[in-house]
Amino acid sequence: MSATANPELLVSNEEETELRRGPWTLEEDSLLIHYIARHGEGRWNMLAKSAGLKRTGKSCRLRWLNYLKPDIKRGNLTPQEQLLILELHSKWGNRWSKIAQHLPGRTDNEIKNYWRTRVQKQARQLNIESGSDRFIDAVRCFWMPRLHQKIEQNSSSSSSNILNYENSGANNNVPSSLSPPQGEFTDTIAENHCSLQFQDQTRSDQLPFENDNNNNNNNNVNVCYNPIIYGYGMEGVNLEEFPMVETSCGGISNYSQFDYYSQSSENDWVLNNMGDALWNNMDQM
DNA sequence: AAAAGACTCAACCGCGGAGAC
DNA sequence: CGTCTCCGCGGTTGAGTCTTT
Repeated sequence: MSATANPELLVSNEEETELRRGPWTLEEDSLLIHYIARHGEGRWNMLAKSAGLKRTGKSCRLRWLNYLKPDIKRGNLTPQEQLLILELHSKWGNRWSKIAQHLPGRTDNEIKNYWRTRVQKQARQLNIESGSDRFIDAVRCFWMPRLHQKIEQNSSSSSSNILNYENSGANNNVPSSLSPPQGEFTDTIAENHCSLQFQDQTRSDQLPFENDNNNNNNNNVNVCYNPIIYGYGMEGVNLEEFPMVETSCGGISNYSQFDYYSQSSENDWVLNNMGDALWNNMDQM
């Protein structure tokens, strides 16, 4: 392959046919749509030639799957979809196509773009390395509960079903390991506060969340829920740098992460920098 | 109103896996 | 086996659009 001076054209010397690049025209779209309507999709290289498109098979496939396919959803991702992306990404990482399989009508490209432009942007603004333990915990403990709250707000006006999972096409394919318990998030968020199990008991009094095992405290943590039930992995956690704590938010965290919290004079833990920032940024998404 | 900067997202690229020969 | 082709995936780019100054 060799590019010509015209960036929109690619010349194949072997076949001496001009291959178009760049944005698709209406005419090309129409050709592709009508060809697939008659012959079906697949065998993309052959399809491109047979349809009379001066495009690579790859380009045709991409155009069809990401843009022309009839069942593609348009518009912003719903909070339910965003939540599902966060959940599935925490499980599978950058397996965009796999994640997309659980969001009907959404493409891997769209999800990838969402992650890069929205999620990673938040990480940058907070000076957190996206994918780091700290970021993962931030997502778990602040972002996801906020999405749950959004979902709750949205559905409360239209339905008594807090999560409305049955009615959400985006969630019809949620793996059972990721499915939320019915009604779990109708509870006040404070009831789902993080608990900690300290390996270094001598330092537990400095930590912001009360150990929940005794279940007899009233230190309400505003926005943590318990995503262990969602099948979060614990992979990639650095166990060496700090004494580890396990949070009911599904993460094993090191001490440094809790620099983000502060304690009020009434022994009532409140969210500090990270929580507020994420909270505010969430509203922009 | 205009310029600059930030953001979005469609499209391209390179790579690796699968299957045919 | 090795080679070739096709396909699909994830990473990246850049033109167009939007927002801010």
